[in-house]
Amino acid sequence: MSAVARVGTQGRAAFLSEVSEAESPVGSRSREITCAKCNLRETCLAANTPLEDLKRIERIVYARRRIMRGERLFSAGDNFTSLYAIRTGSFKTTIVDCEGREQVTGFFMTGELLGMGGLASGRFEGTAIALEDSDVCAMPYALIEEIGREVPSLQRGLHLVLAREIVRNHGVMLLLGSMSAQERLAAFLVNLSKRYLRRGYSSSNFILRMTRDEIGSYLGLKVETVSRLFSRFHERGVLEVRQKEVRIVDLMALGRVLAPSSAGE
Amino acid sequence: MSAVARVGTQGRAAFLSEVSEAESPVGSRSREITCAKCNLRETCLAANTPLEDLKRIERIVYARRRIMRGERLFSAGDNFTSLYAIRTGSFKTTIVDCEGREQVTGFFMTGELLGMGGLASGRFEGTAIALEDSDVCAMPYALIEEIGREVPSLQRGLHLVLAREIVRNHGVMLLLGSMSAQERLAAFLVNLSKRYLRRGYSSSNFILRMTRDEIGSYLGLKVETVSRLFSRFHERGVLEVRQKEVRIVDLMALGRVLAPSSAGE
DNA sequence: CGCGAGCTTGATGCCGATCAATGCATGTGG
DNA sequence: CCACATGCATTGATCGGCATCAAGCTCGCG
Repeated sequence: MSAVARVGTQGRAAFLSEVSEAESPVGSRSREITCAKCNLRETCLAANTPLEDLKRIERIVYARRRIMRGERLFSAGDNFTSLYAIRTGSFKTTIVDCEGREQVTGFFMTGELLGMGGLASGRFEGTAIALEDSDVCAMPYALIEEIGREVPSLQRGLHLVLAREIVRNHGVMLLLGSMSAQERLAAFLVNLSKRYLRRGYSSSNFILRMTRDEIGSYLGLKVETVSRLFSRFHERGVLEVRQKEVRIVDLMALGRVLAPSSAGE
Repeated sequence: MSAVARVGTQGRAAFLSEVSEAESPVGSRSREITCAKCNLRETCLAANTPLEDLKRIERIVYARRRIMRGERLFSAGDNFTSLYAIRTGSFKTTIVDCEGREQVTGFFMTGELLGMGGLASGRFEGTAIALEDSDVCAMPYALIEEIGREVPSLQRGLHLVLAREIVRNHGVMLLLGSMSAQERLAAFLVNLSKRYLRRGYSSSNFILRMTRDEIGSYLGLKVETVSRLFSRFHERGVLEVRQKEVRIVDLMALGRVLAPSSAGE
């Protein structure tokens, strides 16, 4: 609630518009939001599923869950039973290695899927934590598997989603392995920008749901470095930052940061 | 279906003829190496498939290909039609970003699968290059999908393989994002060691199929750093290195390097 | 109004990159 | 068989980017 409220004060129009109808009493009558009506269908498992098959798919999504900010959707080691689609809100996922090092492996927003790593071993490999009050559709894997046999597009949808996660990971590996700190941050912001755009929000004006620390963890940098980079981008007139609110003034310039040739300035 | 056609016309005669001889040590007549007899079944798509279903699965693997060292199995942008299972040999996969930076995203050995990223967009997202003369089974995705509908264990096998790749990627992200250079190299060697062990080879004594440069690219380090680290490990009596030949003298110590507490020495 | 979590900014140091040179294997042609 | 070239690996010297340490600062909240 609090998060939604906060968003509301700062950016109702922008953030809630497309969701507002489907969800107005967010989650109150979850039963009524069918896949057929869901505006996220394109990015979700149901992508490209003909209308006549949607009914069968809806059997999968029988459970909705509301996760409050800071709470966990699942934890590393939990039994894997379902994938989760984000209907509203956003999450981070983290993993810890044997030495206790923790790292953010991704930030996820509306329409994106969580929990795919759990498929590998039957237990979740990481932890998903809500960055704001969020709701998700739980989709039991057993049902996806079963219904997927009858509905090929669902099958493909799952493959697509898994493969996209792999491609995304490779992008992050590239980022972590061969980009400088400022290139990483620029890439991160450009990526966020694109994802907001695709969802119909402003691509230049958005709110960072995560802390600087979390951004740093994701990008393999320390908080101080992230903070300094924000300042530097600001000085250069590329960005305006006020707390969590970001305004990309010069998207082209931000993109250019990614080119190694810009090292000179 | 275009996939099937292409593989068929281009492939059958050419591929199989050269394979048959080359394979003599493993299984003299390539035709005869069925999934049922394949010693890689456990790690492959066919994992956990009951014997009576194996025949159907074998329809998938009708094309074998031999790739000579340095040659490409597929290139970024190529049309995706098949996944590839490595029967013998090893590969590296690389991606390049828009600025031309190239990075190794993985090293793959016997029994492991390649090309999964291509599922996301219908085109391969990266390039796979043989590190030694290798052969692979080509498995057309269209067939996997079709037969998967009848054979649940195949379906699961695919999901498993995709999910494992995701988990592996997360591990690499952790490595790149929060480990020191020497921790990365140690982790890399320990990982190789385990994989050789699982395949029945010596876990302490093996040959690096890749150059220092490629290791560096994978680990986000420069050649010089990799080389220096090898030397350092050698000085400490943890490793013996002669060119590409590695002998892990003290696996425990190598594991301990991974613990941040060892920073002191 | 004061506390604390999260953010910013500065000073300093270290790890790994970079630059540069040498060594060492493999291969090729005379 | 040697001379030479080429690709890969090692080692040293130096440099720079980011981490680290250390204060302040801002804002939301009790």
